[in-house]
Amino acid sequence: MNPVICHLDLDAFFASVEQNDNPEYKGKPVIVGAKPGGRGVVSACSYEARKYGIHSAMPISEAYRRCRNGIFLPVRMKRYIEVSKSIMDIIKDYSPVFKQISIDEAYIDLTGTEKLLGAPHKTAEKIKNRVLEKAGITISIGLAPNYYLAKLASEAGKPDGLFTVEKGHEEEFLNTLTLKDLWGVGKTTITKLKELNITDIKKLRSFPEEILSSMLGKASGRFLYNAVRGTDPGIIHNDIKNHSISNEVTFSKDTKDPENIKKVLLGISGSIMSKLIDKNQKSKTVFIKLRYEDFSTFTAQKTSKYWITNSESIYSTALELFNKKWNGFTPIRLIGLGVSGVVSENFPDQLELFAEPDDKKKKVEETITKIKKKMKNIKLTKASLLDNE
DNA sequence: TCTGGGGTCCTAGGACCC
DNA sequence: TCTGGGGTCCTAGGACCC
Repeated sequence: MNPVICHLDLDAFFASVEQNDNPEYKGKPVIVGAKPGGRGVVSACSYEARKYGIHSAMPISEAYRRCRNGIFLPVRMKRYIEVSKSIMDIIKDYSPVFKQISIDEAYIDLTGTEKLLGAPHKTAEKIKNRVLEKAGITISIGLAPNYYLAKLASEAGKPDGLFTVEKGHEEEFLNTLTLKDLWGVGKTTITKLKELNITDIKKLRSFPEEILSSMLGKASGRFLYNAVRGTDPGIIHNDIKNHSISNEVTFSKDTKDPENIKKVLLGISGSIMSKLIDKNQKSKTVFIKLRYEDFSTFTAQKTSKYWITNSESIYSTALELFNKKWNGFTPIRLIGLGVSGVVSENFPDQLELFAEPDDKKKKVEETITKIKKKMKNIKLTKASLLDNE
């Protein structure tokens, strides 16, 4: 039985939701993202906005320069999650093998569903119609013999597309793409490939894996070698090795004020701990991220012998790392803080045989989280976060 | 053009252990 | 004295994706 993988990708998702919720925006350049005038970027934009050369991740200032009459809207993540859920519920109906990749993307495996549902492209059409009816949003679908090609296929058909890569025609399809179209190939890789005189997919295919690996590293070499042959390089893994939870903040103006920075770190410490407790997860590693005015970025991390049990210990480790990294006078653009190596609360560990010193503090955190959950509109926070707010 | 925020995975070097 | 080999953990940085 030939495998049929289906990749589904919602078109210009955030912008489409806005256009659907506000019909007066239909047919107009809608740009969802940071406030024009600020330091943010475009999160998503409608196809009408793309005509101006606007795309996601573009600095919002540049987007504004290109399209003064654009409709600039803030990100309403809660609403997008809501719409996304209702659409994913439709998609799930068509296969027991469902994998959501992000807020606007999912895979289903349609292998062997022909008898029950009809031909895969018929199923895809049904999904497209139902999503349009229920959510007013167009979706692009790619059908292919594997996950990697299905993703490229949905991209090839955008917007409102339905594109199939037949078994046996993998390389033929890939030859119609550019190197940049390959998932996993970015700016740096393009530059490195150029040094080998590789500027298209056919040429890339003519290189042995060893040469690519020596140029790009073992994993990247193997990845590309497989990708250009239409062999799935394995983009979908079921087990995530190193889960992390983090928050970061770009200041509206670069800052040298340690109090300013400490306040942000303290705030993030609390929200990270709440998330850990909420999700019943734990971690031993705290990391910080610093970005200076020239955009140079540094990270530092520390792994403790014990599981983190309270936000104070996240905060004190963050401060320690921050003091180690920062010279005290270079203005800071961004500060980030998080925990990595996150595992489930019941993840076994020998050290747990011993009593951990911070248990009491953890109880306090858990209580705060519970109260927050019950009383959503009550602001409960630490006294030190309240000044100047 | 002047660059968000939340992630994952890879690499390379050093420490440490057997 | 002039030097192993493998495994694992930790750290910092980098590439890429949505």
